[in-house]
Amino acid sequence: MCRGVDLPDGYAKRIALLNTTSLNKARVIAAEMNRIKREEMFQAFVANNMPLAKMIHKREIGKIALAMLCLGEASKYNPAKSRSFSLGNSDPRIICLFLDLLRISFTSFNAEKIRCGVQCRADQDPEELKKYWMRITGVPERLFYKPLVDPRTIGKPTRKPDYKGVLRVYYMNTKVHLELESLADLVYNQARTRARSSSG
DNA sequence: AGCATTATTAATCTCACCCA
DNA sequence: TGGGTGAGATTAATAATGCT
Repeated sequence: MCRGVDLPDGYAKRIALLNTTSLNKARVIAAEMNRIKREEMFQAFVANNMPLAKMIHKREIGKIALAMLCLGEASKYNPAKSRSFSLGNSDPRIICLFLDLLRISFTSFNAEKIRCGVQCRADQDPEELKKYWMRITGVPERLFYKPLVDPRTIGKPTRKPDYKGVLRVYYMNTKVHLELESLADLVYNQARTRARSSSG
C-alpha cells in the first residue's frame, strides 16, 4: 500500500532507532532468560544426582569408582618392571579421591603404607610444594620421599604461576593393587557384554 | 618382594607462520 | 583476523634401577 511513498525527512532514522532500541531490550530479556534456564538446568543436575553421589560412601560403590580411577590414572601391575602401586597427578582432587576411596573401599586401609613424592621444576621450591601437598593430603612429612626435580627444566622459567608440581602417591600394598585391577577388568567385561547384548 | 630414588616417555601446550 | 598446522617445549605420567 505504501510502496513507493517517500517518507518525510528523518522518519527512516527514527524507525531505525526504534528498531535497534527495542531489539536491544529484547536481547537483554533473552539473555536473562537463558541465564535462568541454565541455572535451572544445573539445579536439576544437583537434585537428580545428589542421591547417586552419596552412594560413594558405600564400600562397594567406592571400590568401583576407585577401580575406574586407577584404570585410567594409576600405575599398572608389572612385577618385571615397576613393582609399586602409585598414582600421580597435579590436580589435588584426583589425589584426594585416590586416598579417600582407598579409605572407603578397604577396611584394611593403613595410612602408614602411604608414601608421597613431589615432582617439580628446577625453579620451584620443593619444600614449599611439600607443605602444600601435606596440607592437601594430611599425609605427615615422614612419609614423603625427597622431592624430584626435573633436570630438563634447569634454566627454564615455569609458565603456570600456580603450578604446584605433580604429587605421586604410593600405596604399599600389592594385594590391594591386584584386587583393583581385577575389579576393573570385571567391570570392563560386564559393561562390554551388556552394551553388546542390548544394542547388538 | 618392598622401598627409595632416578630415568624416560606420553600427552599436551605454545607459538610462529601461513593462508583464506 | 582468526583458524589450521607442525616443530619444539613443557607438563604429566610411567618405567626402570638400586639396595636390602
